[in-house]
Amino acid sequence: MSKAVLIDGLSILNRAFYGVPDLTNSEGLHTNGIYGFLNIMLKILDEEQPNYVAVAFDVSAPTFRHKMFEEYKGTRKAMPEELRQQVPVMKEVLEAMDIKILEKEGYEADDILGTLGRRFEEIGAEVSIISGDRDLLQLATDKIKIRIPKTKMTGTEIEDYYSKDVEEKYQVTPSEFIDLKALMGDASDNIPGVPGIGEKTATKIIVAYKNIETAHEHASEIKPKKASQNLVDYWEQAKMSKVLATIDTQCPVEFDPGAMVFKDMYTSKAYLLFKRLEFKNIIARFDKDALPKEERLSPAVLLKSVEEFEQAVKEDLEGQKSRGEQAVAGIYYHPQKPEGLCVSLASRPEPYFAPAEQFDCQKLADILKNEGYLVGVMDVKETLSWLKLDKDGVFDTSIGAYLLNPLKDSYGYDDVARDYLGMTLPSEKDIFGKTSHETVFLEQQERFMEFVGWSGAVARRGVSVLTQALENAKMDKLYSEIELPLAFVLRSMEDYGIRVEKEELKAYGDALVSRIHELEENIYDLAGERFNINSPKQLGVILFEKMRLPYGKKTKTGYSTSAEVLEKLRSEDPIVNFILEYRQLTKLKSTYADGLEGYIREDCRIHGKFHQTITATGRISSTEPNLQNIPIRMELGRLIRKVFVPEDGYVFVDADYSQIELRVLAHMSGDEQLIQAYKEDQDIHKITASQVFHTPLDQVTPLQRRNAKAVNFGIVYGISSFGLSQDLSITRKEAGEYIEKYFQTYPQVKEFLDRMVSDAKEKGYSETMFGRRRPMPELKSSNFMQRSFGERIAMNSPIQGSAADIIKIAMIRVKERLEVLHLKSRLILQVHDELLIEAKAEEIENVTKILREEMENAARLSVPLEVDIHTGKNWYEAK
DNA sequence: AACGTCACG
DNA sequence: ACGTACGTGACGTTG
Repeated sequence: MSKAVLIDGLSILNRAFYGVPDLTNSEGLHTNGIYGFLNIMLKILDEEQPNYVAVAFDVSAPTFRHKMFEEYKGTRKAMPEELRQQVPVMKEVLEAMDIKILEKEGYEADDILGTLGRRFEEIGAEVSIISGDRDLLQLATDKIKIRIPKTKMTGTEIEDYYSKDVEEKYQVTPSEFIDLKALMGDASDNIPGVPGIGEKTATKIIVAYKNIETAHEHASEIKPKKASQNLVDYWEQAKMSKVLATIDTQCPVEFDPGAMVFKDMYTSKAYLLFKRLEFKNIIARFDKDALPKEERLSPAVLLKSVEEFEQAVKEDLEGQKSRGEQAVAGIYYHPQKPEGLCVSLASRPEPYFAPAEQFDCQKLADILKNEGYLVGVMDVKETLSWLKLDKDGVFDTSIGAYLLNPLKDSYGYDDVARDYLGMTLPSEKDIFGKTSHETVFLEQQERFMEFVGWSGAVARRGVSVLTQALENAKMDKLYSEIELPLAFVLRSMEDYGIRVEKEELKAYGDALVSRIHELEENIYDLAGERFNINSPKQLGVILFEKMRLPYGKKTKTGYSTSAEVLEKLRSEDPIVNFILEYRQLTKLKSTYADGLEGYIREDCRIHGKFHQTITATGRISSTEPNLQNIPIRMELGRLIRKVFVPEDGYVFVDADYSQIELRVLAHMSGDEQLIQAYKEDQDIHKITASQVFHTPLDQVTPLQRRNAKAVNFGIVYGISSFGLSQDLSITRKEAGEYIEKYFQTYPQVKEFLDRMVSDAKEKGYSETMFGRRRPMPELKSSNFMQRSFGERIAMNSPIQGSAADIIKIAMIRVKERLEVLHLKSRLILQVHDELLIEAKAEEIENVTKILREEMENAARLSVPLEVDIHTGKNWYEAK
């Protein structure tokens, strides 16, 4: 017996859209509806294994049934933009999956489903009709099953209705269901029904009389009286409703089962599309060996000799030079364990792979360099760990791709291939899974050669495409003058690392432990039981249920026990103070004392990593460990900085920008008040307080200054009265007044922020002083919250990003000057507005001068850039 | 893997 | 009416 699955496309898409939390791919396309649709469809297809499958859509024009009654057409609720944009993509996906799409001008999806459902039934097939819409229940028979998916917490559950199930649940047969609807109406479908008759009454009437015609004949018998009367008074409307509610099972849609045959959905086209939509779970369903082979890229071939390589390079150069082109090659490396060097040349389809065991890879790379090649490489900073490259001769594809769209979470060769070369390649993870490079190289060399070949080829082909794209976006200078040189600076910072006194760190940790134990005992005593204090869940139960403390906020999963909430409960019970202190100490112990210790290497130094392609704004990030969040605000935490020390004979020189973001704001907005204040080296928070609170400058209280400081921060973050009120524990109204006053004081700041938002809305991205872009898909959202978020980042990103640009410039210049002067001092850390130099004792003065000059002159603003510099024998003292 | 929490700028 | 400040990373718990 054959089986057919027919899907009500828009209805399921709609269900999925509202059932699945918002998802967006890195292009900013909303994908949650499509994702949910696919999950429902795949679940059903897996389960049913049908012979036929098709998806029906409405055509936007008014449908035939509704046309009969002009006044009822076209009043359907507008679709939100986030859903509307998914409809064409959904159809694209279905086409790519080789699933038949059914549309018929003038007919609704219902009619198509009804008609084809009946046809399939007539040829003896079993039919499943999938819809989120109960209207379809009228089609149920003992061969036609209506399936209504429900998105629940536990996953997707499906309610199934054969005709007997309809009768059980609604007390009427499927065909009587039409009459039921004719009486009760359906607002979402523009079916008026009969006023005063709802589901209950309608069911009673239809159970008794089977259809509206008979009911109308016996109208006088019907109770309540209002229903009886209205059935007579609105008889015409009832008849019309019945027509509207009736699904046309005879519509002239072609019945061609051959076109609906269920084939392999996992086509290469579908793979490509899922990659673009970033549906990782669905991609995982593809048979790995059947992944689309990208014919235009060949696997690498083993290099036989250096001579062979030299010969190939010579030929390649002749070719490229004769066309007057810059010679471009692409290389692949492995950052941790170099198993060899892969080189892709323009003149040969197959890249060369030179195993490290047989070849001096550095020598091969030098050949490229000496011949004047521009060498594409995916991640210069990592490559430098074993291959010396010259910044004048390389192009970093991951940095290029990052600048073009900093919102993505990876910039691998597969990402570049997909986004800039229009190719779909399996990712490194697709190929290797959990198997090591080494194992694949030894045991599945063919696969390995594909991988390195693609990597090399994409690195080469990415060079011109990304260069062009960067030029088009006017980010070529940002790339070549800031980002690429910076990669070399970061590399050297990582290589130097920072020295840490292991024993001191251990002692610090031990001191914490004894106090932590004391606190634990106190907490257990007060709570009356032992529990896991680190578990917010358990802690919430103890505090807010057992001890009945008043709870403030709640999170998705329960009570909030955040410091913000506990802070307000300090006076309620002594346990709160103990918990706050416990939290503080365990944080220091686990993340810093224990955490950092694990990173200390043989050389007594921590070599953390700096990442250049992570943040949306252009800042650098730090991991393994994060050296940009070492405690400083609280004294106890700050003490940790004493274990960060320079090498013997060296001292730390630490320089940080004073209020760089506010100065950038002054410059970018051109606000005369603000510029004037900075030119006169005024206390900016105090002056703001004086203006906002109408207080003479010399009478500003510390509290007023603190509040004004919060306002200044708020401005940089993309001010909202709510956010400010939270921060200052004041009402929204008061916060709103502060902001208004602020804008009166600095009117050009207001204009500037408004301009940032409107520009970003128009262009779709924001821009820093140096042309760094941040795309902002959120600004187009119809969701208030998301759009507001978009507006805040439109205000913040240019400021935070410009400050990031400036310190990057300073880093490059500082390092350059240290090198030119052959100083032993070196830049070792960057913390967003701060640089730390491990300086040779004799070089302190020189280093201080260099830091000051290069940082203050990194950019020419209309206000001075001020730098505070301290020296010390550890990081604690140098701040 | 997601969440809550908290460290930094 | 909606319900947040901007940008990160690490840890412990929990499902």
